[in-house]
Amino acid sequence: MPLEIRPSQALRLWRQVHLDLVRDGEADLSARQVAILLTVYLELPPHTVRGLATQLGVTKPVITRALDTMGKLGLVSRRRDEADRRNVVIQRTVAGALAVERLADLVVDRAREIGGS
Amino acid sequence: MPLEIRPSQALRLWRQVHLDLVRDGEADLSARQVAILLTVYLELPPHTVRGLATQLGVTKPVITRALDTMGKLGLVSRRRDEADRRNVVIQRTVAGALAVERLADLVVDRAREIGGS
DNA sequence: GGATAATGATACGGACCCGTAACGATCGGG
DNA sequence: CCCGATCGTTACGGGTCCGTATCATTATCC
Repeated sequence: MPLEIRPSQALRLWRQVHLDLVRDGEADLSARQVAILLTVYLELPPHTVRGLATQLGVTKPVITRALDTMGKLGLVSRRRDEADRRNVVIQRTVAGALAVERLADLVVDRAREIGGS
Repeated sequence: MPLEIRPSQALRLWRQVHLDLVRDGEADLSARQVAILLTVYLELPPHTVRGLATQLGVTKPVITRALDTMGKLGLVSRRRDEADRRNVVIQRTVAGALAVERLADLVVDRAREIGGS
């Protein structure tokens, strides 16, 4: 059950959602931060710094810094793994879940408005 | 002829495309830069700094700086409007058109892979 | 127990971006 | 003409991010 979408529709959808994100003053997340956020909220836990770095193909400091920023924004939180205290487990937050939900609704709504061609 | 998509599909699509963008090392454009790029390539010319600032709901320096960066990347170019030399017209480039096309294909391909539910 | 490995965080120099404010260039009306 | 309005750019101080290299902490293996 593939999702059918034409290139011109894809571009209009992409543009409109980004316009909404910019205009709503939503925290201007970079592509990396979006990838991290959605990975944490869509993939099965546990999530570690190392694991995210591997999945994104970036270095660990990139993840650490992104988590710093997103932590300040309340989108994720960190907890030491008591089983192996070297690890840090990235956890979801209520605010983060709401932000993800808003994004989903935004995409769905804008997709609905995208007419044919 | 609306585009039907469920929230969970929207999120998976959004995540997968952002993962691709990060992994491909494509210039890590901010949401604002994406909005500018797609506006220039989808909407009818001419495009001015002021016009883009109004559409995005941001200040003019934001546009100027984004154009500086995207100009270095070759995604857009600037030309003085000879009719009214106060204006600057933002123009498309071959590299920019290719980047937009790649993005469209990326979204289309990933959408096709998004199964039901 | 001591050496080795692995994890996440930090330091550093450099680049980019933000918003506000000021600026030079250009146009247009009186 | 000249003065005000409009255009895009630049200056400023502050913040974030980058990649590389290094760090402290913790686990593992002999």
